[in-house]
Amino acid sequence: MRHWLMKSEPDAYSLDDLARDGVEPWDGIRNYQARNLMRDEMTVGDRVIFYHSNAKPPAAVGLAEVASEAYPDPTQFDPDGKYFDPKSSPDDPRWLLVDVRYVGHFERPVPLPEIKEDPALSEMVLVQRSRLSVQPVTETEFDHLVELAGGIRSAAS
DNA sequence: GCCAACGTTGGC
DNA sequence: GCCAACGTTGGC
Repeated sequence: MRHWLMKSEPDAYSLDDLARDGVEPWDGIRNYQARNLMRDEMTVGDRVIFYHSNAKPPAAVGLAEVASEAYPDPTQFDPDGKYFDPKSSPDDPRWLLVDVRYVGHFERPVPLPEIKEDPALSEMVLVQRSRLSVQPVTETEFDHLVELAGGIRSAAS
């Protein structure tokens, strides 16, 4: 069982949206490192910290979990969609995704500045290398962050 | 809106 | 295979 952090811009898809939808295919990932993590490292049931990027402030806002094995991202085959990849084909798909299921909102979102100043979280990929949108989190970091957040409440706001 | 970091593309 | 140009991410 591993732990992850996945980013989303709340204007595009927020934790509230996931709470409403329940389960959502995490489409549109076009970074090989992120893809490889989803394809090779994720297991159904892995816990995921849901992070709002490009928010004011950016913050870890809740929890989700991996809800499927990796499978081809259908948006890469849609010529009219913004995630279309002309170099990919259904025979040899380039981009994979996993489904993500809502778990809960944090009692208190943890803003990025607070994450950055916490010595226990200084090694997080989020702090060290902020651009990766799907990233591994150690169990220690995960537990610490959930504790900072005061745990989760199950209902969406 | 700016721009640093950094990943990808493509000419050679 | 190198590397310059370019595009994207995402904090500020």
